[in-house]
Amino acid sequence: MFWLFKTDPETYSWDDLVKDGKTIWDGVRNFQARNYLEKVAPGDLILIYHSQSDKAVVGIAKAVSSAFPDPTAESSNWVAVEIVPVVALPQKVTLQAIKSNSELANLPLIRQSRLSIMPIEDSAFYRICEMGGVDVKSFIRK
DNA sequence: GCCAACGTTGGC
DNA sequence: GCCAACGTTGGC
Repeated sequence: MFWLFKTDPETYSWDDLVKDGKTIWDGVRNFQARNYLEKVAPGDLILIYHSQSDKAVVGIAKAVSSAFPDPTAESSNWVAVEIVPVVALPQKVTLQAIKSNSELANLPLIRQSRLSIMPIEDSAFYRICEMGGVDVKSFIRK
C-alpha cells in the first residue's frame, strides 16, 4: 500500500530522516491516524509531506516494520513504525500543485487537513511521483 | 497573527 | 448524552 505521512519540518524533517538513515515514526496521538498506521506493512511506500513552512511532498520513504507499540507512549494502544528514506523528490510537489490537480483534489490531505497519516490511492501516488520528477520504476519492482 | 476544522474535556 | 469552552493543528 501507499501512504502519506505528515511532519512539521521544524520538528522532524526529511533531511533529518536522511541523516538518521532510519527512524521510528512515533508520537501519533490521533485515533484515525493510528488506525491507518496499524495497517502499514513492511515494504509499503510513504510520501513524506512537510506541513507549515514548506507545505510540499519532499521525499519517499519505505516502511521496514509493521506497527508496534509506541515506545514514547505512556499508556498502551498507540503504535509506531520504522521507516527508511528511499529517494528525495527532484522537485517537491507543493500543496498548491496538488490542490490544483483535479485527480488529486480529493486526497485526505486536502479534505481533512489535520490528519497526519493517510492512505494514498495507487494512481495518486504515481501521479505525485511523476510531478516530483521521480521515475517510479527505478525503485518499484513488480 | 488570524481563522477554520477538529478533538478533548468538563459541567449539567 | 449533550454542548460549550478550550486546545491544537495547519493553511493562509
